[in-house]
Amino acid sequence: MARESLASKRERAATIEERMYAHYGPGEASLDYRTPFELTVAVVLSAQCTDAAVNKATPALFAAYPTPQTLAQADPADVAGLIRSLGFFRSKAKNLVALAQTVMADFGGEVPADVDLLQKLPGVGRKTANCVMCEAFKDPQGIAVDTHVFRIAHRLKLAGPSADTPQKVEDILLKVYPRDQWGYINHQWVHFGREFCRARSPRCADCIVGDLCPTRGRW
DNA sequence: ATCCCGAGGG
DNA sequence: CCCTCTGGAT
Repeated sequence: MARESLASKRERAATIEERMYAHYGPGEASLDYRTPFELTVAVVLSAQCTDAAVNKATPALFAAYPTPQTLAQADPADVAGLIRSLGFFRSKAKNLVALAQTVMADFGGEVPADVDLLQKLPGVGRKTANCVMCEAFKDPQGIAVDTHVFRIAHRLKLAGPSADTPQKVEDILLKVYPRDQWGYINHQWVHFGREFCRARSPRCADCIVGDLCPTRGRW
């Protein structure tokens, strides 16, 4: 079987993206998070818990602490009380207060629109920084390739067997997908990976992109 | 039981 | 490289 051309791969990826978008939407950016600060907080909170849980907790959180200034002065225990239904709430609360303090002390009260500076914020690593760049600043800097993205890229054969490291997978995906869709990958694939393309016992039979998947049913 | 939109720390 | 932090969904 001949290797699929980049053009063909791009075409297939575009159809896959249409399905994913229809199913999962564009991500946090579609919600009421008006400022980079709010969106950054929401993305930090999203780790290890559902979007629904985050969306339920954030209104009270932002009512109490609408700005980096106010959050910087908060007691982490009070913040923890507002996000108790989320996972890792104590460490998240501590990180969020420290994050606000860092924003005030080092970045003039504004969340920085820079993928490296963002990672100076407590609780913000590569993945979160990527999401914030995509969703808050509409300036995607890449695709964070975690185990889910890695697995899905290989199953969909968007990245071939020679793409044996996360960096290689990312390089390929950045060529396959247009830049303005990079942010969607981070958001949508995680949900897709949980609902259909699970590590074990994936739901190939009713998968929303099963007809576009070269390895359908092989897992 | 097992997994999840990770990141920090030893 | 390993561990820890956490509730919720399935």
